Amino acid sequence: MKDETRNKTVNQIAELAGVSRATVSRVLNEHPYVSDEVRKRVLRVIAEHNFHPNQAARALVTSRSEAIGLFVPQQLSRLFSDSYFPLFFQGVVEVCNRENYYLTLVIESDGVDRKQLYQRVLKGQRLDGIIMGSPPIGDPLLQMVVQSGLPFVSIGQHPDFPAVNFVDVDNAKAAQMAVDYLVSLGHTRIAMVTPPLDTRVGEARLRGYRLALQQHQVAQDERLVFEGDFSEQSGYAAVMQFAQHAVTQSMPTAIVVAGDMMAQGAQRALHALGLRVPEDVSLIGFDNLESSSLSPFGMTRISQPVAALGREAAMQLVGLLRRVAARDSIAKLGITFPFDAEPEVSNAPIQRLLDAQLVLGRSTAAVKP
Amino acid sequence: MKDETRNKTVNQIAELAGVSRATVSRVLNEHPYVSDEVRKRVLRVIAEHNFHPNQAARALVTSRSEAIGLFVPQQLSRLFSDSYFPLFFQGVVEVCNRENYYLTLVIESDGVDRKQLYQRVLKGQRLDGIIMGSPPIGDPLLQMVVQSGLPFVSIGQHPDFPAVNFVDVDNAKAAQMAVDYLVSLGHTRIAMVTPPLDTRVGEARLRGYRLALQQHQVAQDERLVFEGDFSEQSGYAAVMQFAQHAVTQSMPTAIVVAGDMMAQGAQRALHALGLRVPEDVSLIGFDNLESSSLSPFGMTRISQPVAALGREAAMQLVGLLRRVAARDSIAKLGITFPFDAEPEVSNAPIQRLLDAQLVLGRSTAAVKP
DNA sequence: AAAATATATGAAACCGATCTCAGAGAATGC
DNA sequence: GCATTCTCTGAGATCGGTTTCATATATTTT
Repeated sequence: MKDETRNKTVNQIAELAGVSRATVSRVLNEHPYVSDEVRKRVLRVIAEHNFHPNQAARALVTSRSEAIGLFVPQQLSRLFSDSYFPLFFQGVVEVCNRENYYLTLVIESDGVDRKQLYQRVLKGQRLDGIIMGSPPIGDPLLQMVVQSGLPFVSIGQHPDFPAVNFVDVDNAKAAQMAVDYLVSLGHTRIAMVTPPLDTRVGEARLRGYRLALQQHQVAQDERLVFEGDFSEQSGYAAVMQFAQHAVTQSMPTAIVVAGDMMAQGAQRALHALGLRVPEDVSLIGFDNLESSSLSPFGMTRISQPVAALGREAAMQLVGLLRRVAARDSIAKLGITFPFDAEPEVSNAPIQRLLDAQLVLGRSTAAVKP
Repeated sequence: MKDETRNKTVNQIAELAGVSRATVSRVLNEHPYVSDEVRKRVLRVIAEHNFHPNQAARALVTSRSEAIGLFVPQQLSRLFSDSYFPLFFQGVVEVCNRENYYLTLVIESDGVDRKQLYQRVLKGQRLDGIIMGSPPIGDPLLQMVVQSGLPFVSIGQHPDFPAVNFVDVDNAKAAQMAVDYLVSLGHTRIAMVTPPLDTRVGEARLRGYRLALQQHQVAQDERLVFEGDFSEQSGYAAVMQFAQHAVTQSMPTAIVVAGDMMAQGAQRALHALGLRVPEDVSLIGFDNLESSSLSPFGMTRISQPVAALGREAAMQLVGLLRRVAARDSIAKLGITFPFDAEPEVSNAPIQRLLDAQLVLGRSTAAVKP
C-alpha cells in the first residue's frame, strides 16, 4: 500500500529505481547522457508513484521559478464592467499552460500599500518575468519593474520608456478605421466617446479619431468629443451632452463609442431621446469579442483581439525568458567565441501592434441626404 | 556604490549587521528572543539594501509557499460574457494582499490535458491551499483535489462530497426571493430562464423557483422553464420560445432571468415582440453588481455578492491554513496535553451561504387586472 | 592496439533560507 | 549566594532538488 498523499523525493525515487538521485534528476531534465534502459526504469517508477519534483527546491538551485507574474495595475473599477481582463487572462493562460509556466496574479486592492506589494513580488525571486497590464501613463510602477531587472512585456507602449518591450492593439488605427468607415458613408459630424484620456488607450483612440478626420479634411469640433470612463452611465451621459450642445449646433450623425458598455449607454440614451439607430444616428462600438462572432446587439463594432493580445504578450515573454536562460547558461560555461561568431542576443525591444477589425452590423447607415 | 539589482542573501545581511544569519532569520520571522538593539540594526541593514528573502529557499525549509491557487474549471466560455470572475477574483485578491499570500491562477484551456495540468499544480508543492471556482457537478477534479490532501475551499457544495468546505451564494433562496416578489405583485404565470442545469447554480436557482411556486400554490408549467447558457442569445431565444408556446397558452406575465447577459437578451426579445416592460411583462434579472449600485438598465434584479463571495472563500481558506500550520507546529513539539485540554481542531467543514439581495428597479409592476 | 573521445553513472558540493541545539550572560527564586 | 530560569546568540543540520567533478566503460580514431 503506497502512501499516495505524501510526495516522494528524488532520493526515494532513486532508491526505488536503483540509481543515484543525480540520475533521476537527469531524467527529469531530459539530460542527454542517460542510457535508454535506465531512463525507462526511472520514468516507470516516477509514473508509478506519481512523482512531481518539489518546485521550491528546484527553484532554489536553478534560480528559476517557471512562473510569470501578471500585473493588473488599473484602478479595479475597470475590471468588472469590461470583458477585457477575462479575455486577456484567457490568452495568457493558454500560453502558460502550453509552456508549463505558472501564472501569478498580482492585482492591487484598496488598503494595501501598492509599492510594498510590488516590491515584495518583484524581489521575492518567485517570478521569472512579468506581463504588465497597461499601467496608466506616468505610473511609477513601470519604473519599479524596469529597475527590478526582471524581464517583462508591457501592454501598451510608454512614452517615457521608448525601449520597453510591449504588445498592444493598434488603438489609433482602430479608431481611424471606424471614422474612415463613417466618412465613407457620408458622415461629417462624427462624435467620439473616449476612454479616460490619462490612459494610453484613451489617448490613442482619440488620436486615431483626430487623424482620420484630418485626413478626410473634416472640420473638428471639440464639443463632439466626450471623455468617458468605460461605464454604461458615461455613454449615456455623452449622448445627452451632445444633445444639449445640439440646441445651438446640429446633432452628430454618427458616434464612435470606444467601449462596449459605453456603447450600450449611448444606445439607451439615443432611444430615450427618440432617435433611431441607424436612421438618425449611426453608432460604432468597440468590444473584445472574437471578430467572427456576432455582436449581441447587432451593432457595427471594432473588434479588438484581446485574447490574442494576451497570447502574444505571454509568447513574447516566454521567448524572452528562454533567451535569457540560454544566455545565462552559455555565460556560465565561460565560452568565448572566436571572431564575432558569438550568437547575437538581440537587444532590440519587442514591439508588436495587433490590428483590430471592423465588423459590420445594423447600427450604421449612410447619412441622410 | 551598491549593486541594487542583485538580491542580497541572509548571509550577506548578517555580515553587514555583524550578526549570524540565524539572527537575521529571527528578525525576519519576528521571533521574540532578539534584543532590541540587534533587531534595530538588522532591520536597518535590511531596509538599506531593500532585502527580501528568497521565497524558494524559505518554502523549501518551511514547506509552505504562502501561495494559494485559484482554480477555474469552467469551460472558459463563461469567462468573457460574465462579470462573475473578475469580481470574484477581486474579492480573493483583496484578502491575499492583506494577508500576504501569493495568488496563482489555474485556468484550463483548450489543448492541454487538464488532468496533467492539475496534477502538476497539486503535487508541485507550490500551493498551500486552493480555492475552487465551482466545478461542474460530477467533475473528477474535485476528487483529485480531495486526494491531494491540500486544504481547499470550494465555491458551491457538491452533492457527492457533503463534508467539503464551501462558500456559496444561496442561489435557491435568491430565485425564491425573485418569485416571492413577483407573486406579491399578483403574478401567477412566472417563467424562468435558468443557467445550464448541469451546474450547481442552475440546479439551485431552478429549485428555488419551484419551491417558491409550490409555497405559493401556483401551478407549475414546464413550458415556462427554459435552460439557458448565460449568453445574451439564449435569453433572447428563451423569450421567443415562450412566445411560441403562447400561441396555445397565454404568455407569461413575468420572467425571472438568472443571468445578466441573458436578461438583456430577454429584454431585447420582448422589445422585438412589441411587448413593453414592465407593462406587459415584468422582468427580474440576476447580476453581480453591488446591491447599492443602480442597475445599468434600471432593471429589478437579484444582486449577488460575488466579490464578498471571493473574500469569504479566501478568508476561510487563510483561516484554515493558519490552523493547519498551528497544528503542525504543535505536533512537531510533541506536546501531549493533560486531560482533554488539547486545543480542539474542529473538523466540522466550513460551509457558508451568503444572501443575495433583491434590488427594485423599473422592470417589474403589478400584474394587469 | 593504444590513444582519444564519447557515453553513462555516482559522490558530494551547493542554492538560501529556517530551526534545533548548545552555550553564555542576565534575571529571578529561595 | 547558589541554583534555576529566562533571554539572547551562533554553529551547524536540514529541506529537495541541480550541477560539477571524478570515474568507469564503450566507442571511435589513429
